[in-house]
Amino acid sequence: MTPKYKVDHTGCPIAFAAEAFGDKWTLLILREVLLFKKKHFDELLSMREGIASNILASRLKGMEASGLLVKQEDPANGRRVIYSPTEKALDLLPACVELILWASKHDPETGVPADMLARIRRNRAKAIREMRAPFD
Amino acid sequence: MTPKYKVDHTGCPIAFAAEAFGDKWTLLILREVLLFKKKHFDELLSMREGIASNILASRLKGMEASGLLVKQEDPANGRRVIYSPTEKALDLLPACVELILWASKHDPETGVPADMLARIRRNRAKAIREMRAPFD
DNA sequence: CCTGAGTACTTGCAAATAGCAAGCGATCGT
DNA sequence: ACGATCGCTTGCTATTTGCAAGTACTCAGG
Repeated sequence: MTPKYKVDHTGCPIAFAAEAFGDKWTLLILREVLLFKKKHFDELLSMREGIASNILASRLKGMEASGLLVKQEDPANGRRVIYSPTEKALDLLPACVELILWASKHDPETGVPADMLARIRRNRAKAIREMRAPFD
Repeated sequence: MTPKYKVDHTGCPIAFAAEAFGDKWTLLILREVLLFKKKHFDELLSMREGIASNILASRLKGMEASGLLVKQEDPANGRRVIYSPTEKALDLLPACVELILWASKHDPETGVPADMLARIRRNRAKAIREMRAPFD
């Protein structure tokens, strides 16, 4: 079931963001999809943080409803479902990049690879384009 | 009380972000503090989205614990408390700016003022510096 | 076909969290 | 010294989360 306690957004961009992914699981699913190119339910289910299958199903439903993901049947295998990020989700990559920079500065146990940081810092726009390329 | 269902982050920048503010209320409090310069409990309590006082108190406690806010007594008025953003919180401004750009593109009822968008697009770094200036 | 395994979910229930309304305690202004 | 202000806390119910198990389809092999 889709959560009932929601924010009434009315124009504010941060409230709009909070409504779309102001929830730890939604954010982590976005990470899996955008950054690790996960496409299937079972791949998402086995993310390191350990999401429960009912929560995953409810979040995927919400993300589909809010236009972050599209769901399609795998033409090569009728049991599989493919979840892919929409333009709306892909357009979050710049914000993700800022979060990566932020975390690499403030997380004492950051695991962001040095070469990734260097690549982002050398040319941020290019790094974002390269992260996005596999989806186009 | 601070929530018990947490993410085990272990190095991932997005999980680190989810742990710090992967919660709609925390994100909205950050907005009030960073973007609207709110400093007091009652100001935060009256945000448009209608947060309950116990939830606000628990989130403020969590944000203090995670180093996003510092709490100090108002020297001019002993009943008042001043919450101010730390460096860690201020360093989220670039990500906020990206979210503003994202929402202005994808929210059909966006209320982001056109001149703010123009200012950001003209010179993003300068806009961020200006947003940050009042806190330095 | 039949069967077993793969994949994407659902369901039922207990535990945790959110939201609401009310109250409490320490200042402060008068 | 008294009421108002401000920042919470408490008690209670509603909602959500997490867990373990189960269901429903599909495919591949014999």
